[in-house]
Amino acid sequence: MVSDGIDRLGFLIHDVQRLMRKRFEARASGLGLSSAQWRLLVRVAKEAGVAQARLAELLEIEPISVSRLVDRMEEGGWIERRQDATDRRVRMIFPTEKANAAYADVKSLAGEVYEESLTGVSAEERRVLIRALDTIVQNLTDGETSSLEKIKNREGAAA
Amino acid sequence: MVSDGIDRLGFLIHDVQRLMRKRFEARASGLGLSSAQWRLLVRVAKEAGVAQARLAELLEIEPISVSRLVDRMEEGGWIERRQDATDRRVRMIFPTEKANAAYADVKSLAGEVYEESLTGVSAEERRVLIRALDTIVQNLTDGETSSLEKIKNREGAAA
DNA sequence: TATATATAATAAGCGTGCTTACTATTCAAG
DNA sequence: CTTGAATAGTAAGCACGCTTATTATATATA
Repeated sequence: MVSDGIDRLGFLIHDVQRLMRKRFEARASGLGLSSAQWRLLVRVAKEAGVAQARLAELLEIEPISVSRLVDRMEEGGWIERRQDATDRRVRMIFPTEKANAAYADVKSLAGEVYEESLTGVSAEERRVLIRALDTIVQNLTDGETSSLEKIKNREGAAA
Repeated sequence: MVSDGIDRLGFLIHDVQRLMRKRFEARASGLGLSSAQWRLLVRVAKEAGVAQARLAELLEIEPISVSRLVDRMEEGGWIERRQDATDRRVRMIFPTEKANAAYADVKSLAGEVYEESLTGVSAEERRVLIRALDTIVQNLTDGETSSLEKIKNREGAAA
C-alpha cells in the first residue's frame, strides 16, 4: 500500500481540532463562553488566584494572549483580577460565582462532545489514540531540535 | 479505572494541532508560507484554475476566509486570480511558478514533521490513530445533530 | 421581458493567537 | 543605596478564522 494515511496526519488533526471546537462552541453557546475561554476557566476554577504568567504557562500561550483573553472574560463577568499584596506586578485571577456555576456544565458538555466524537471507536482503539496523541505532544514539545532520540515516557499531565 | 485520558481528548487534540502547526511553520518559515497558506497551496497545485468557492468547500472554511487568504497569497506572489470567461462572477486561482517550485519542498517538509511527531509510535498504532481520527471527522462532520447512529465508512478523501 | 432567487466574491468588524516593544516593579550586584 | 537585569503585565499591529451584510452576475419563473 502506498499510504496508510500518514501523509494526511496534519490535515486530519487540523480538521478534528476545528470540528471539535465548533461542536463544543455550538453546545456551549448558551453559556456565552468560547472554547479559549472555557479552557482558561477550567484552569482558574481549579487554581483560584493563579497569576496571569502562570496561566500562560499552563495554557501554553503567550502572556499577551492571556492578557486580552482575561480582559474579555473580566468584561463578561467570568473572572476577577486582584492585586497581589506582596508583588504589585502580579494580577491574581479568581473565578466569579457565575464561573463556578458554569464549570460543571462545561465539563459535562465536553464529555458529551467526546462521546459523540468517539462513536464507533472501541475502548482499545481509544487507548491507542490517546497514547499516540500523548506521544506526539512529547515528541513535539521539548527543544525544537530533531526529536529522533527522545522516546521518553510521559510525565502524566492530567487535564 | 477512572479515566483513560478520554477526558483530555479535547486538550490533547488542541495541543497536537498547535504543536504540529508551530513545528511546520518553524521549518517552512524560510519559504515565507504560513500553514493556512500551504494548505491552500496544496489544493491549488493539484487543481489549477479552481474557483474560490470550490476552495472554500475543499478547505472547509468560509468563502470570505478564502478571499482574504487569497489576497495575501496574491500579494506574496504565490497565486494569481483570473476571470472565468463564461461566468464573470468567478475568480479562477492559479499557482505561480514560485508556488509550483515550493510545492515539493512543502510536501517533504510535511513528511519530516509527521515522522518526528510519530517517533515511537508503531505501524499498527499509526493505523489505529489514523482510523480513529477519520472516524472522529465523520462523526462530527455531517449534520450538527446527534451522531450516535452514523458509523459510516469513510469516503476516502485522500489528501 | 421583467422580476425574483441563487451564487461568487468581498467588506466590515470581532475573537484568539502571534511578535515586538513598552512600563512598572522586583531582585541581584556593586 | 544605586545601578542593572529579570519578571509581570500591557499596547500595537498582524494572520486567520468567524458572522453578517453588500455588490455583481446568473438563472429561473411569472
